[in-house]
Amino acid sequence: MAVDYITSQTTPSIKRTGHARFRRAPSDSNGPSTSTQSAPVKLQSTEQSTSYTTSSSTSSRSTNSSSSFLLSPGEEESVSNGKRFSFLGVVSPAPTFSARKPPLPSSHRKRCAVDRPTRSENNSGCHCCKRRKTTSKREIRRVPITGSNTIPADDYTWKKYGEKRREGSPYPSVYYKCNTGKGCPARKRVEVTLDDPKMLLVTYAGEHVHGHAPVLSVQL
DNA sequence: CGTTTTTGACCAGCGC
DNA sequence: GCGCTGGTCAAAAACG
Repeated sequence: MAVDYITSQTTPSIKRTGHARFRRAPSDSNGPSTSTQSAPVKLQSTEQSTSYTTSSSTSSRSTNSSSSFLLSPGEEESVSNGKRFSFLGVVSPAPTFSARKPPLPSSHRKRCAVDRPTRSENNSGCHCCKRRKTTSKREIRRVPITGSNTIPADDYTWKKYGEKRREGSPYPSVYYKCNTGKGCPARKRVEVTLDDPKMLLVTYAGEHVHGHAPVLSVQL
């Protein structure tokens, strides 16, 4: 499984205490799933980034229109102990591990069950309704994977909040929120470029509501 | 104990 | 209008 410790945080100054691997199956799942315990794999990338920005790409679906090119995961595979190759802190398509997670209990939905309005109400109370705000400002950067960080470093600290496997891409996209400032709407998505598996495609969305974090002096 | 990651579910936007 | 996909959320798990 995703056993790799990825330096999801882009800033070296951050201390990374949490190291959640994956949610363990319920206690009935026969002991610790040691199958995933192994040396962490850390893919890396240099900080140098060939960046080119694109302004206002509102289309949300056409992101992977060029998905015809699929690279073989094995190409980058660094761990072969039957584990899934993980990249960017995410695991590449591999034998689906159905046993990993049990069916979610109904409680899982309580996040919206509390005050979830009907979709039509689109109120502001339910966080579920705050979705996909087509950010008008986006910046896309290509970062080579060669250095010591999986995630390209920049001036901010980022917190991973999700990942999503995308159609046609063997590698899922990883989503980060800016953790530098409280309530900063800035986000970034990291994914492997299909045309060049050695390159990461980092898409920045939103704007930082705080100043630059004097953490790194990385050329962007 | 606190912080962070993992991960399935949910929802909205967009294309057809 | 419907279906698909991307983006987001929050509980659970793990480690220092």
